Amino acid sequence: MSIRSEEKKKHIREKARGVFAQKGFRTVTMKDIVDACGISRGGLYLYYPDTKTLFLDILRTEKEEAGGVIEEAIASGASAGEILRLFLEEQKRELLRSGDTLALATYEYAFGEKDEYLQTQFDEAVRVIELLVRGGVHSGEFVCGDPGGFAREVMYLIEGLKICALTMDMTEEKADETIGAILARLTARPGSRRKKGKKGEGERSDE
Amino acid sequence: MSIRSEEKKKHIREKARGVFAQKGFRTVTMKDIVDACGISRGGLYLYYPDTKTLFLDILRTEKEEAGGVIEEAIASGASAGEILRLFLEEQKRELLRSGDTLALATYEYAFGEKDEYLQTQFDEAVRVIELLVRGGVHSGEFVCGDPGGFAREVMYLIEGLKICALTMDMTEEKADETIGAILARLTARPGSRRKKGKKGEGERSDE
Amino acid sequence: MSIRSEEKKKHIREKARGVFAQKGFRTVTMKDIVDACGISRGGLYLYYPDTKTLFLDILRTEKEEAGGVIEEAIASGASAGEILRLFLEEQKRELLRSGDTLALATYEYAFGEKDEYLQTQFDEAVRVIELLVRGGVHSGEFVCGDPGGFAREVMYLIEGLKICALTMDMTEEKADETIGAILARLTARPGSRRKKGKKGEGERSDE
Amino acid sequence: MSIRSEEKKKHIREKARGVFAQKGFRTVTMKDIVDACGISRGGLYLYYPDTKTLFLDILRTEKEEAGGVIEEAIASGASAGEILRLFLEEQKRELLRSGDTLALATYEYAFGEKDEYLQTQFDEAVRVIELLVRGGVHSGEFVCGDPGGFAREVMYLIEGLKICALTMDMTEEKADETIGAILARLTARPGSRRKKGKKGEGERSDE
DNA sequence: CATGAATGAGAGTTCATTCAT
DNA sequence: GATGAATGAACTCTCATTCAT
Repeated sequence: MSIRSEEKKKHIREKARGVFAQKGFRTVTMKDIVDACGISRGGLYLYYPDTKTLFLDILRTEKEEAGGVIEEAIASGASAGEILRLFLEEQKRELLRSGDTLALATYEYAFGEKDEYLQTQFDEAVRVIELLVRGGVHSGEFVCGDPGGFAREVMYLIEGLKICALTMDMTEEKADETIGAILARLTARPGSRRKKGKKGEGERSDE
Repeated sequence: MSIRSEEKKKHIREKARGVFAQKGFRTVTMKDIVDACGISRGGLYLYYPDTKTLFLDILRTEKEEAGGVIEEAIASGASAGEILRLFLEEQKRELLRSGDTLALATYEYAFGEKDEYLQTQFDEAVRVIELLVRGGVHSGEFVCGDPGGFAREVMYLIEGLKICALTMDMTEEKADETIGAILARLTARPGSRRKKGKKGEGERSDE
Repeated sequence: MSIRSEEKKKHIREKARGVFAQKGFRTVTMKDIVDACGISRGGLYLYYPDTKTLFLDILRTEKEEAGGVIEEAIASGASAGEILRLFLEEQKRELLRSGDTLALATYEYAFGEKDEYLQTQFDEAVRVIELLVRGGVHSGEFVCGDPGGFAREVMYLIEGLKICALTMDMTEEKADETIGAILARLTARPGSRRKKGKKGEGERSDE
Repeated sequence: MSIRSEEKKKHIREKARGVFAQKGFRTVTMKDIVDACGISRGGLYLYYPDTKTLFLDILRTEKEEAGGVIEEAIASGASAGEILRLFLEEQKRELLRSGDTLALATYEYAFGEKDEYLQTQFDEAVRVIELLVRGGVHSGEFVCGDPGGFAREVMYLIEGLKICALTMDMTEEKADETIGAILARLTARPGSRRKKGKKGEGERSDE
């Protein structure tokens, strides 16, 4: 695979990304890709044998190119709490942008092909959150008796928010509220009353 | 539409249900249905013009026929807490059965056709949970400052669990743990520290 | 075939006529007829085995029930010239009404099935015209050296007008002018030069 | 659209022409064309999306490739009368060949799709005839008071002959006679009585 | 490498026609 | 007689995939 052809693959991925973001995975045809890329039918097959392979390659690239934010924060010596906040903020931005995301396509893909991609991503995120929470507990920022369970719960919530964003109405307000509640639980002071981020009534005295 | 034909439609729905449960929504063709039902190509069109209409009719029926559990519990005078536990148990059973469920098909359907079905279902469930929580608070079973926000959070968690069950590994253990944590928050005694139980031992020292 | 069933056939013909008038012949399906008649699919087959048979029966009926005008005129002792004028007037009315006529369906039918219906109709009309012209010549109303050829020419013109009315623009003006010219030729005074005049006035004193 | 593919289109048009000539327009399916051309189902769609587009392209080509006769005659300095005779002769040949013509298909097409094709053709022919008649009058070959009306009448006659040729019996004799009568009227000497000639001889000694 | 014409399988859909009730 | 459910053939159209150039 020469350099030229790696550039061509990149071009294909970039154009195809838009198609997947718009149409999801299942209904995307090789013809859609060909049209979007402005290359020949046969040409596409030289690089990608089917939409599945192409899509996975796009996901791989996406992941490689992204992710920097958290790493930077860690490098800059931010506290665990700050980093977790950043992480959740990032997730929120992502899920609110659902029209321009591969989220839908990724779910559709996962529905059809039971491969491990999503699981891996999920587990990795859980691990990161757990580490951050432990860090926060250690530094006194957070209070949490079961960082592992908590981390998984957080990720389930985020998946729930994502799927709701894709299939129902989702507002920034709702997302903020839910994510705020997550953090609130971590910072609840023993013996004190916790409050969920909603204005006014949002009063919870669950301890 | 005679009685005969209503029976036939029922037969079609039942056979088609299996197809949707197995293949999801997008990839199901009229031919798949025809084959599963053992009827003729044209015959199916007498009852359903396309997979979409058929699928929605299956969902409608499913909903009508289900749902009894909660109603019965209410009728039997169970406490709010018992009913909520039952509801969550039901959700758990549902999501663990994911191979035999229309959940995947429903998501696939929702991905393609932005209709309000999922939203309506979601909102209704939120409303039910909220009522149960309020009932529990009133009777002293539960402690919760923001039943509405809490109910939405619960549903996001459940959606998250569902999507994870469909696309990743999901064990009864994980589901139990997460759902247990939900309930634990409602029954946390004021003044005590809540902890989320660890896997395996399922030990919770929160009361 | 009982009386009841003859009535039913009549009902079918009447409803079906509208369908043929609107859609022509080729594209009319048994289903169209069934829908228009409000009878059952199988029921229609008890009376007519296909659209062709039904259509021919409609034509036959139409012809039987129509035609009175000329006969009445003859009976009332009108002159040959008056009757011919009446006949042409009738043809004109017919062709201008083309949306409500079976003309299109009849042509479509004839295109597909080479039966003799149209030919018979045509020949009969030629014969009638020829007789009228001869009558007119005899009575001194008309001047014509070749009534047979003239009659056929008239019918070709009428067929031409009909087909133009069905496939292009046709105005009463154009039809009048052409039909007027036909009559003008019959009444041309010996020794004068005939010229085709402009619209409407029929008679040309063109020099 | 490369040269290769233009040749292919031509090949399709040629084969399809035979199908339309034989079956008319309405009943021709893409499969008929495919079979006649010896290409694949999908292959045809690369060139023509439906029978309508294909048929119109055939008509267009037909028209482009034809028509030379008149132009040549004009170029060769023939008199208006000679050209008109040629034109009518051409029309006659055309209508007598009706088994091998697109006339039927064209009418069927026009019955279904009210586009302007026929009207345009008709108007153009009228215009040509009118010019020729005027030319003949100017040169003393013809006598005609209303070339425009006359030209339209001629075209109605021709349409009538065409439709009769398609749906009834049409012999060269009948066509000759009618067309002869048209010309006879143009050459009638002032002051003489015109008669339409019978039987075959075409030439009328009616003065 | 790249092209795009060509193929053929397969999905959707409509109807003429039959037949048990 | 009358119904209308059921069948299956036929048509339209779209794509994944191949292959000669």
